[in-house]
Amino acid sequence: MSTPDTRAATTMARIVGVARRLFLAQSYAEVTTEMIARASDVTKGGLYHHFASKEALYISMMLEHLESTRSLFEEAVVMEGSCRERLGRLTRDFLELPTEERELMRLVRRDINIFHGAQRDRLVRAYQRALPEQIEAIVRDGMRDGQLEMADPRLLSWSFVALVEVVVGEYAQQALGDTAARLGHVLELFFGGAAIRKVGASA
Amino acid sequence: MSTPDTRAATTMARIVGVARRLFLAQSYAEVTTEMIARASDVTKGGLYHHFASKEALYISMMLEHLESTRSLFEEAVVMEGSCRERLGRLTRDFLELPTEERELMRLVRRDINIFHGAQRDRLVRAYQRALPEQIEAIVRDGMRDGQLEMADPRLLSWSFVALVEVVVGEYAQQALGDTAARLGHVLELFFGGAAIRKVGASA
DNA sequence: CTACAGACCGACCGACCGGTCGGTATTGGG
DNA sequence: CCCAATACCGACCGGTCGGTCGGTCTGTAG
Repeated sequence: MSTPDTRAATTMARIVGVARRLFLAQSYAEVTTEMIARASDVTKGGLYHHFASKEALYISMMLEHLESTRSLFEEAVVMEGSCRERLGRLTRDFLELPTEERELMRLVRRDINIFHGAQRDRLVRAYQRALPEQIEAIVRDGMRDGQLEMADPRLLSWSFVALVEVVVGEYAQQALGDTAARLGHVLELFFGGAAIRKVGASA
Repeated sequence: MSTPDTRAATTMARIVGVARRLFLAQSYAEVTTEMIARASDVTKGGLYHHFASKEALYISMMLEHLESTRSLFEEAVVMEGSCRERLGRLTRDFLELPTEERELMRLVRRDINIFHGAQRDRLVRAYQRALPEQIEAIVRDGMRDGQLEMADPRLLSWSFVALVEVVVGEYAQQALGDTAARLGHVLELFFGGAAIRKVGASA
């Protein structure tokens, strides 16, 4: 975040970056501290000089990412515009993220159950702050302003996130094309549903 | 499947049942063969007399479940009725499944990436046959019969599955209520979207 | 130059886990 | 009743992995 110049900070950042790449490629259990250390040009001893445990390293890496993501999505929450425009902005930002950053949001949901206690709670809260709570804020505004049907806002937020997740990944990219097309698909489906309209507008 | 009476079959069924419960409660790596054996009133040696490996036991357990689920959902695929009625039937069947059975569908998606090669492929294919392919068949009919907007049927199927997943779990149960309410929520959202209609019908 | 602190090393530990194997108990057919 | 086949046992093995610890290196303040 800051003080990026001391030797320790440089090494830690290098380790965190390597860990991120490895955790994305393999499961938490499959990635060994030895692998992380070797790929970071340190030894296990050196790694454990900077991080208290494998778990602490993972959490540290993920919290950093979640905070930067939260900060990015916040722009869509504070901006002016309709519910659809703001959700579109947030989703576009998400879809245009580098693959690695985007996949980390999957990762946190995949791995969140392997931690327990306080550390797990920190992860859960950071994730909720980064994504679901911000979407929920926009959804609540949409209901208040008569743009969305009244419903449970949290469930609706989760539904939206679920639809976005579908459109990430190879198959959707091949079937739909670029970001704009995938964004359009999500918004059309979420706001308008999949059923045929009486007189459908083109596109 | 059959021949449920020999001693070996009884023991194997007991082990599979215990394994299912444990794998649902903890991750694949956390559940040890020792735990499964102990809870099944056999020793590790006994367990390995019946199953070639931990992986084989897991796969065997999951394939059995996926086949019975596929068979259940098939009823909605072959039945008469509109796309909405048939998806509703399938979803209702799913929501009314015992919790353990329902959660297994989550489990297979959670764990599918920890296997490799041929065994992984068997799991993937069994899962696809059980759920996405059957939903896709109904969705394709809906498009053919002018009940659904033309779109990529596979993506639409995945979207539907994603929406159903949201409505499973404690929070949705508390927010929406019984099965019928959750079913209605999913169908409304999938077919009609979340946006306000010009003149909305009640409920 | 020296001394000290923090960075880093790498051999090692202890626990665990999947899987094995030689042996014993049980069962059912002849 | 006998015997072979099979169910089952449980101690053990090879290997892995997270984590430790005494020691070495290196940069910097005095």
